[in-house]
Amino acid sequence: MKRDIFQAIADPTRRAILVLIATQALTPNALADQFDITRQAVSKHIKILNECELLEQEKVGREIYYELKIDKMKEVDQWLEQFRKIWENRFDQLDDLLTTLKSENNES
Amino acid sequence: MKRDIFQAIADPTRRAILVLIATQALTPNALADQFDITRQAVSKHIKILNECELLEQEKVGREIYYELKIDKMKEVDQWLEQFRKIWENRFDQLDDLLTTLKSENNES
DNA sequence: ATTTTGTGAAACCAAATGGTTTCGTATATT
DNA sequence: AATATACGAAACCATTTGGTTTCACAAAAT
Repeated sequence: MKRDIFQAIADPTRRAILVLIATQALTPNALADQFDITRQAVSKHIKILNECELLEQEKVGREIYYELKIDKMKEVDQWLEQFRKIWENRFDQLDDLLTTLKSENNES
Repeated sequence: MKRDIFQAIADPTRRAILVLIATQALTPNALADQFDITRQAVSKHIKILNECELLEQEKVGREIYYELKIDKMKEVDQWLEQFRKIWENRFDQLDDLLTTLKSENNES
């Protein structure tokens, strides 16, 4: 099963996990406390996120702290770039139109 | 089945469709030509994209032209914003560190 | 030394997913 | 009028998904 970051963020629970571990490392148990699913289900989500290279982990005794590899999120940002170009371009065009209308109005 | 834009972009074929119709409206048949799947399969993807309110359609005779509702893509951008804040902040911190090191070097 | 705790992995399951083939129907073409 | 084309929808199917329960094992706590 080859998974990518877009599949990783498709699931709402995984998106929530990513937000939680974006600023602080957390253990699977700590994460499971935040949801209405078993610790094992969270573990499976972690496994998927790990396969997508979205996580860094640090083992402390018998606990494992997972934190977001935030740079990986930039891949989504990069994919969005092509659409951002379009909507920014359209905004500029709208801006131009409004400017034109305004100046035409001033001249009348 | 409640679907959202993150599920919509999880599938690689759907992502390709979104790119294709970002700048020009296309019919299901025209889209199907671009992939190795049946027109009906494309139709199902279109249905999903439509449910996520990602499409505008215009009927011309017996053809239906689909185009991307680009503003909807901003939802992904907005979700990314929280992570962007973090990585920009970390970049600033790195920048500060480098500046500090440089000035310390000049003073020695 | 025994028990408790934190974890990953496996076996299992119902539901969702992404594809196909088949069909009905509206619109163009001949 | 008959045929061809464009489309959506339904029935069907294998695979994937997201969850569960159960298990094995290492590390703490008692």
